[in-house]
Amino acid sequence: MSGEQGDAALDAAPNAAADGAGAAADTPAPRTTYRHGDLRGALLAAGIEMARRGGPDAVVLREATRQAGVTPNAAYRHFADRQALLRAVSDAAQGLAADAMEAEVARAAAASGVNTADAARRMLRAVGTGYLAFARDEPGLFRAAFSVPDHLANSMDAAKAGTAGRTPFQILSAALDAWAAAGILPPARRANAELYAWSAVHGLGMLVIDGPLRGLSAELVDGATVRVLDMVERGL
Amino acid sequence: MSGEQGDAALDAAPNAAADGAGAAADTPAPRTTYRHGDLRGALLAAGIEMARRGGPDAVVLREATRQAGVTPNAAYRHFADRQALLRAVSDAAQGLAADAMEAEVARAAAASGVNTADAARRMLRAVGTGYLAFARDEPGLFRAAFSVPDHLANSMDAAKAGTAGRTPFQILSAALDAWAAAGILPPARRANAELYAWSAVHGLGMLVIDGPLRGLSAELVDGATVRVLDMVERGL
DNA sequence: CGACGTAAGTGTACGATGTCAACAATCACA
DNA sequence: TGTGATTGTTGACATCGTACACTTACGTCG
Repeated sequence: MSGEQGDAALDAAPNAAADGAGAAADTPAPRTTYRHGDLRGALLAAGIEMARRGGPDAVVLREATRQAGVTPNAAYRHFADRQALLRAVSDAAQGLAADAMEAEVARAAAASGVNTADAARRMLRAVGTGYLAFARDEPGLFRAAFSVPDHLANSMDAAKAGTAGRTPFQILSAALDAWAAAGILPPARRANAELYAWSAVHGLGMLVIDGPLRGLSAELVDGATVRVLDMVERGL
Repeated sequence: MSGEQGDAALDAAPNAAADGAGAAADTPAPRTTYRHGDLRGALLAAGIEMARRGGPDAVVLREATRQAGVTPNAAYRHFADRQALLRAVSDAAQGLAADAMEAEVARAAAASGVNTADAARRMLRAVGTGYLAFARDEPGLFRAAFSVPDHLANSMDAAKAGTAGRTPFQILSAALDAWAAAGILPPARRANAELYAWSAVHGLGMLVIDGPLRGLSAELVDGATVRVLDMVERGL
């Protein structure tokens, strides 16, 4: 596949002074001021966009600076190297995953019944469902989110948090705490349960988006999602 | 870290036998004949070696040709492009994963008791254990194995088979068939069970080698492996 | 047995990328 | 007002993937 996308993209659109934090944009926008205003943010935004379509490998430093309307080397004032940019993109992607999960959890909570055990189960399923929904809706970002070597110790880093302030790991942890509180997860099994539940769901996500399970019909994937969640629920 | 498996498939260009210092892959080894003898094989071997340390991104076409002692463009007589080389490396890596799994399965079979249900369970655990052992021993190859988009339909492609002739998917399938035969997996749940078991184990592998679970102590990973397998066993 | 078609390698070249070193424009504060 | 620290810019490499054109020598066949 020689998919060259538009290489052009340098033209006008005099977008005046650097407006703040916004998420802006892929317009090259020749800037008038010497300072960019928020180069770091712009590079990150460009990086996220590139990761969204094309995954981690598509995150190219020079292109990011191009989109930001800046010289390639300007990036080095804000990121040590491409890897650092990618790490930032990865963190942001995890934040977006967290948002997807929170959304699903919120929906589940709304439909919650009185039984705390059922509610806990529903919440955990929602966590998994949200995670996988994100993987399917944003495969590029999902892959980017986990393409950078990381450590468990950073799993609660604020940079990985969604708008609600929780990281994916923390969301999952909370759901498992609810299980424990509801008495449906024996204390002996609570330790590190995050890892096991996470593994199952993460694995399905990976297999579905670039692995051998890719290209399966949506129904099949839906079914697999349910079955994997069943497995977790029974097996935790 | 178990040592290098036989890196068999490599060296042995029928001609190269000229100078001393044997068939190491990284010696430029000035070839005397115009024809290389087995360029494709040499490139593949070099690619595998590069993937072994460094994962898929470390597979660079030019370097492979360098190690094979040919011009960069010579590679294009055997691979359409870098992606094609990577795909070949990926297939080979899956074959090596299959070998690791077969080894574990064989060990489990040796210790097999009379009870077929227990034997079946042991076999499935062995499959998972072997898969994860490969991920841990050869993280680069493991990542390379699944870095190339693929489809379920190819999961039984002979190119992905180990020396025993079975692909990882086929090994897993056989173990699940044994479950069904032993009556410990209700027929209604047999369909696509590969996907669910695979997901759990694959996810753990990914999380452990480049994901957030990386750097955990060996004991912790061992423990997680057992727990994930428990989960699968209970939850399938 | 010698000519020859053709597969397998070579040479050269182009555009792109990540990154370094030196330099210039601007802001921030004394 | 001036002076130092930030932030971008210029220019230059080394490396990569790959296209086009050419050359070499192996295998086949008249």
